[in-house]
Amino acid sequence: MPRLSEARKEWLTTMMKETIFEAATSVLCEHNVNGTTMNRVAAAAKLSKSSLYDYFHSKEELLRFVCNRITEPILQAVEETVEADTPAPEKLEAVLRAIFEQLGSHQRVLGPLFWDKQFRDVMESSKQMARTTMFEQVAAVFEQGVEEGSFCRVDPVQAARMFMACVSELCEATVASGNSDEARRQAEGLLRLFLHGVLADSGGTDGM
Amino acid sequence: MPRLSEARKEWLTTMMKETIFEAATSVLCEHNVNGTTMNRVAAAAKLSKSSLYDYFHSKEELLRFVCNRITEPILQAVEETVEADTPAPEKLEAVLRAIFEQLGSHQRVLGPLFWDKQFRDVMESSKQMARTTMFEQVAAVFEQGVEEGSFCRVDPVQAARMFMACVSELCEATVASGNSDEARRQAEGLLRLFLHGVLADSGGTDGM
Amino acid sequence: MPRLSEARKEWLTTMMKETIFEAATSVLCEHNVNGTTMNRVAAAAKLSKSSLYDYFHSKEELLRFVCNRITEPILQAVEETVEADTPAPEKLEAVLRAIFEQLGSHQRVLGPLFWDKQFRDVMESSKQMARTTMFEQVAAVFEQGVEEGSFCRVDPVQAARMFMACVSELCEATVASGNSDEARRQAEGLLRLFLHGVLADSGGTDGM
Amino acid sequence: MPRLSEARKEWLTTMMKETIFEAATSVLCEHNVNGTTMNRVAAAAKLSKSSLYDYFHSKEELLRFVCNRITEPILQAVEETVEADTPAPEKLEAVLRAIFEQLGSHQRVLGPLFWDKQFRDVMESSKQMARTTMFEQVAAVFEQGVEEGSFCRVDPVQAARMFMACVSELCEATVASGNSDEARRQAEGLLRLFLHGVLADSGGTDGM
DNA sequence: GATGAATGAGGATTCATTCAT
DNA sequence: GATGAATGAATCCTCATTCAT
Repeated sequence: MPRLSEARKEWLTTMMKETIFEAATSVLCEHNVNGTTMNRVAAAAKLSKSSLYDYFHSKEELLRFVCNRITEPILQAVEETVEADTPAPEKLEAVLRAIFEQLGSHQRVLGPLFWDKQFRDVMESSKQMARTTMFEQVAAVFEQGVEEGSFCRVDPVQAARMFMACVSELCEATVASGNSDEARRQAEGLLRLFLHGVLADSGGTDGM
Repeated sequence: MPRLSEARKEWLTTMMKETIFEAATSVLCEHNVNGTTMNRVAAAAKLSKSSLYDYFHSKEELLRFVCNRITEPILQAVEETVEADTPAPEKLEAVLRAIFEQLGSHQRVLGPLFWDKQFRDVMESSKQMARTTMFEQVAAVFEQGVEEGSFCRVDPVQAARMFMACVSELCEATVASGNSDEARRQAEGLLRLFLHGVLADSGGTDGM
Repeated sequence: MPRLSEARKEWLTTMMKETIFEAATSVLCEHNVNGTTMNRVAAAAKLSKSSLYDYFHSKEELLRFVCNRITEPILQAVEETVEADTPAPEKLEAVLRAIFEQLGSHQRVLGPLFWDKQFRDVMESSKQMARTTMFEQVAAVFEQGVEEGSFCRVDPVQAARMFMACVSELCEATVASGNSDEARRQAEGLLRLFLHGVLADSGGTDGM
Repeated sequence: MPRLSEARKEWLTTMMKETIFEAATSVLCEHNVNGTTMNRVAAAAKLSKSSLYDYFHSKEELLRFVCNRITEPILQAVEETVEADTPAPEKLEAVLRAIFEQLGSHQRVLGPLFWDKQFRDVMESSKQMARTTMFEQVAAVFEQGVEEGSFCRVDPVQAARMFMACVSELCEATVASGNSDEARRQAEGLLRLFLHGVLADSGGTDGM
């Protein structure tokens, strides 16, 4: 039964990578990108440094993996949402929901992941740069909104940039509180702010 | 003449610190927070590493100084603005203007300065955390807006957080373009977005 | 049938060692002695590293085996040649021919094998030092030459040492060119040089 | 007196480099090129690893320095010898003498220095490759000999290669014995061998 | 008062070797 | 009997920091 055995091997490798992923994210949260040393990750994964290198051939590879692992489901959910045939305001809400649903326990990592220049370079160099893709998706939503007339004539790129900045900030913040109800409430607040602004007479229902 | 001599010494020290500050910010821009080594700073300041330590007893102290040096004028300008007796929406605009005016050539540093966890820790640990103070100021503006009825009932803290996130993002972005007209335009866009939202019928004048 | 089974096992082991030998020499050629890692050898032999250790208990043992495997046939051929009942000059030529004939595709390994101190230590420590043996054989030829009067009174040990140094150098050189005709030509040159020297009036036929 | 001070600094640095050079060569002798770790060199120089890096920015730089330090005087002496207006046979002797005189206590290093593939790469990459230059010089001597008719028509390149191989071997050998009289005797033997060959009737005076 | 020299701790990475399955 | 997984020790190199001059 070599078949089974092989499958098992692969499964074990996958499991280990998962374990390492968890370890890495936890280290990432505590020590930021540059503080995330292979030593610390190995220790957190209860592995020797050398064993860590059996699963990831370099620090860069590990970081890339972590980035993709977190980013992929979010990106996919966002893409699906954006492709849907709905008006822009609804899309924006859906995108926000998709992001927070997929984020799960990884909010804490998203901050550095998106904003640490060094980490961004890693990503860019591997051309997988989730940040860019996500920006584009969100920018597309704003563009659609402007085109269909549901949004006023904002610069889609700038709007997307700020939207993502807020999302990132919100992630860190809600994670700090650890309260997911709070998180939902804040996401709603963000949406309302982006749709209606803060002015009293701007049509926004109060309550953010 | 010990008096004079002492004064002179203090003056020289201040000048040197200024020189080091310039060096540090330029290194900070080029190499990000973690790439900012004492070696590089010393070289940029045309000083020996040891002399650098005569002015700042540790890297942390140096970073703190840099942070304060950049932050203080901004904070002060913001505080003055906030203390003024004007309605919240105007205050928000004034705050934004104050920030960008004071930033000058330091935008590039502000990003990491505010968002790099490591750097933030440095700040927090010294309890001078400009970020916090600034947040508080901005949050106060939102609170006033809610109280005086010019803003709808947003959570001032959350709103402040997002406002600052956008400001930070905007800094990085405008610095990247290096175009200060563009910067002004984008600041206006940000303000409009925060006041009116993106919805077409929310009263916002188009054009962000 | 334990007998047969055992014989079979031995046979298989021998075959495997042969495979590993091929792998090792090819790695040795490409990466030099210190670049020859167990990992690379295992990969080249299409074996797991652990299995490699089933056949050779250590890297040293493996290197020793490789050394012997290459050296033995050469040594044997040289010994036969030396034992023959011919005058020394003819013997020297025969020795040279024997070496290059037996070398086959292993020239590239012979260089490091003989000259890399690390490798030599391995050999010496196992007291199998082919180098020594070969030297002795060649030295014996020079000794015979001196005794029978066909050679002038050279120091046989020194002459042998230089002869072998030249042989080794020649191996590397001819392998570099990859041209076996050239190799033969150069071997002849070497022989002529050792027999007649380079002086015009020393009786050497021109043309090396 | 900053002048003096600066000169003194430079002098000290030079002295330290010299010390490190001694340490490095001694390690090189004992452990071969790949066994020459920065750790060992630092220990041998009674320096911390980090201090070692203050003088040489990388292992490669250190090795290059060592190589040049040993090679330069030899090369220069050889070059001078070769440029002289003397017949080739005398030149060959002079070259040999120059090499051994300049070698001093560095014979032991010359072997790996010339023959270790890895080390050779270091040299080649820095285009200072003493080996090549020396070869060329020696080859030039053989060429001259052939042209002026004092040598028979040997291939100058091959002859030079073998000459150098013998020189290298001789270095290691004489160093092992530690006897410099012996060294001279052996150098003479080498010269005689190259000039007259080993054949009894080739005009060589006996006695190598 | 300024500085060159020195260093310990730690970073990424590799390698020979062992052991449970 | 073969192998994947694991590891300790070692390698090159960097950095914040100290100290004698």
